[in-house]
Parts: sequence; structure tokens; C-alpha cells
Amino acid sequence: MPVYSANVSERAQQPPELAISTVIFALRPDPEAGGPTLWLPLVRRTRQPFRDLWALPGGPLRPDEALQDAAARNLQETTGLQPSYLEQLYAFGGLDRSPVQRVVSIVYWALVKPDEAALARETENVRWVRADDLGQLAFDHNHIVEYALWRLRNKVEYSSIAYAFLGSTFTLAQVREVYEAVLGRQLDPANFRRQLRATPDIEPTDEYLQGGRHRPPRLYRYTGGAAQLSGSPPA
Amino acid sequence: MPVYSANVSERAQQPPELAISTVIFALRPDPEAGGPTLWLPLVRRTRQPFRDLWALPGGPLRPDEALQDAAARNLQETTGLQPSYLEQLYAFGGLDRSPVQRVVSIVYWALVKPDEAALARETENVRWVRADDLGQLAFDHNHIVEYALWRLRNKVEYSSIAYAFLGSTFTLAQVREVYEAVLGRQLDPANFRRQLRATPDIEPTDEYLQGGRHRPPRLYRYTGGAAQLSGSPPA
DNA sequence: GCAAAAGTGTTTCAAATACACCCATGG
DNA sequence: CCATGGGTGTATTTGAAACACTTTTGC
Repeated sequence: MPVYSANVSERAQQPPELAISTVIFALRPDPEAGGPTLWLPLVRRTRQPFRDLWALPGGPLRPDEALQDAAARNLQETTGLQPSYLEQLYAFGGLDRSPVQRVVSIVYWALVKPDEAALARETENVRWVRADDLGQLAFDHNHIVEYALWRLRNKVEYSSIAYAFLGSTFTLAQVREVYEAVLGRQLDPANFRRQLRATPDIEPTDEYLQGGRHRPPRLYRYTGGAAQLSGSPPA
Repeated sequence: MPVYSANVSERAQQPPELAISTVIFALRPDPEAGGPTLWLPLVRRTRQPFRDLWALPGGPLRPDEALQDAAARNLQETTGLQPSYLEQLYAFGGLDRSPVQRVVSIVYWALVKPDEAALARETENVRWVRADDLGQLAFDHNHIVEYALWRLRNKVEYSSIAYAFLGSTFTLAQVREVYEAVLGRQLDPANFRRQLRATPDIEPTDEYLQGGRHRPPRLYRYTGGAAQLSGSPPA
């Protein structure tokens, strides 16, 4: 339990600063791996502390915007991306997160579709890295990404967020690639197919994906609306 | 998206206030229902806004304490209770949560054991109510409790938090009563028993609960350590 | 025809469920 | 001995998993 004393540093007496950050996941074709892999955009810090280290996109919360709006905004500002899924991850508020000032960060996580991810701009201060190969990040951001990954892996198994990574139509093999990239293991194509066909909110179209080297697979469409779970707390 | 204009109320230009609140669950013997039911403590508001309405225990975040410490502290201060389980629920930050000032509330949820819950003091300004029979609460606190209940019901099914409601030894029927109270439905005693016996972290003692009207049931002990999941984000 | 992915069928295995039944105790 | 909850046994069902097999395309 914290002890209040007269010679606590002055910093500790000011109200904590409130900031919003976002972990943004996208699936990108990866030549090295077999299929696509998980990537996320980072921004270079241009000020102390942790100057020149890479960090999650984020910024202060404006007085007149809702938490999720703030996440969507700094996501848009730093990467130009529109997320297909956006959910609160956690509020991080440890005393030693920043060496200069107490900061409470409310962190969101987002998924973007491949067409969005393709036109994401990389600049001197914005870089995309593989989720399993970040370097050392600023603050506790390595820890935060770790947790976001854990949440993503869990949620992909019991909800329908996988489709947030895909376009309006897709093959069942593409869905399987999403699961394999997120979970990091191979899945049996036959059984995976059956499970998807058993869910009501994925329906076949009359079209087939042409141009492959082999038998053209049928295209499907997701009809389940936004992936947000019913337990989510809006407002 | 919020629009910035010159005649936005002054309130909207000040930094949002940061507060911590806690939803505290305890199981209490309930004469009306068959077994125990879920209860939680509320505090009466003594100031505007929502004066005289009931609200979740909470207060501002001190500059020198971690988020979870603040939750534990105002839990201790208002109810005198020591939680056996404490986890962050969600950060609520809508623009219209409070009519007088923008408040961002980081809400925790807690479970307390029956011996603790028994010596919880009720005063003029602290009252225990059934979780399914709160009246109208201050702010968005009805909504928050709803969400906490949803989380509790989910988590009781896939983790071991049920034991946070129980003492150091217990009968299997008591564990079942916890599940039934939380989930709100009856469970088959035979199958429930088998499932518990199959988990490694619950071991039988040599003692039996005497004094019942029938065959004395064996007492068990939970050996699984704190119920906090591995995906929890510490620090 | 061959390679390779799309797609189907079938068997096996594990877990949840339903439910009949016996056991031990207080009254 | 009877009512009641404690505790065991067992058949049924469901779904995940493993894997053999057929189909359709490009080359």
C-alpha cells in the first residue's frame, strides 16, 4: 500500500495523465512463411522519453471525444487506416510506466482488412513489423502487444472476428489461413471446412475464385454483421 | 465524430477526471431462493449529482497508487472487505456519464468469501442488495453491473474463480451452489461432481461436514492458487 | 496424365448429458 | 424404516479429430 509522505517527488502529486493507444493488427502476405502473417504498425518516438524507439500509435484523450473515438482517430491519423474491428483491450496504469510522468493508458486493439492494409503508408516515422518480431519498444508496449496477441488468439477461437481480416468475399481456405496465422498452427482443411459450413452466418455465393493453379474454390460471404460480441459494453 | 467549436461548454475543455469504481460480488444465504444468491454492496451518494441514489463504491485515483491498489482501497474503505479476487472490468468513458463533468471510470470487479461477507457492515450509507434486484443506480452504474454480471457468468464457466466465493474447505455441493447461483440454473449433481473430481487442483480432505440432516459429505480443498488467469496483464 | 488444392465420407475418440441406482445418516 | 442428499455406474449423444478418398482445375 502506498505511503503518503512530504518528500514524495512532485510528479506523484499531479493528476495522472490520460492517454489512448491502439494495437493494430493486419494480415500481410509473407514470402518467408507459407501464408500470410500478423503485422502491426509502430510509430517512432520523436521526443523523450524513449526518443527514437518504436511505440504504439496513441496520444492524449481530448476532453470532447469518447474513448473509442479517440482510438479510431489516432489510428486514422498515424496510419491512415480504417479499422474493421475496434475493441478496448485494457487500462494500463502502473506507477512506473513512464519515467517522467504518471500516465494511465487506455489501450484499444483493432483489426484491418487486407485492402486497407495494402494502402497503409510507411514513412520515416511509421513502420510495419511482424507481430512476433518487434524489437524493444518504448514504455511497456512490448507487454501490451503480448497481451493483445493473447486476446486475439483467444477471441478468434470463440467469436467471428476472423472475418474482420477478410474482404467481402473469400474462400474457405483464406479463412483457414487467418486462423492458422493467428493461432500459429496448421488446421485440418476438411474438418475446418465442415465447421464453417455448419455456422449459419457464412453463406456460399455463386462465384469461384479464378486464376489459381488448381481447381477454383467457391467464394463465400459473411452475413453475421459486426463481430462485436453481445457482452460488449457500449455507450 | 466530435466537432470542435467555440461555444462548446467550458466543461468539455477541461481534462477528464479519472475515477476508480468496483463491483463487489458476494454469495449470501437467501431464505427466499433455494440456496445462496448473488449480492453486492452499494453506497448512497451524499452529493450531487444523483444525490441520495445508490452507486458503486469508488473514488478518484490518487497520483501515487496503482489502479488495482485504488480499487482495493476504496473497497476496503467503504465496506471493510478484503477481496479474494480482483480484476479489471472495463474503462467507461462516455461523454455523458455524469451531468456535471466528464469522468472516465476504470472499473474493477471483486469477489469476497462468505466469512468476509458475513462481517460486512451495513450503515446508513452502505447497503447490500441482490444483484438481480438493484433499483435505479446513479450514473451508468446499472449498465456497469450488468456487464460485470455477464463477465462473472462467463468466467465461472471456463476458469476457477468459483472458489473465490468459498472458504478454505467446502463440500462439492457448495461448489455446485456457487455455479447455480451465478448461472441461474440447476446442474446435475452427479455429472457436476464427476467434472470437479476430474480437475487436478481440487483435492479431498479426510474430513466430513457434520451436523447436516443426512449423510455427511466429504470436505475438499482448492489447491490451484489464485484464480487469476495467465492472460492477465500485471504491472 | 500429373500435381495440388477443393471438397466428401467415414471411423474413432473424448466429453457432456441423462438417468438408474446404491450408500449413509438423522429423525 | 424412511426421507434425503451423498455418491457411483452406465448408456446415449454430440462433436472434435484423424484420415482415406473423390473431384476439378492448370500445366
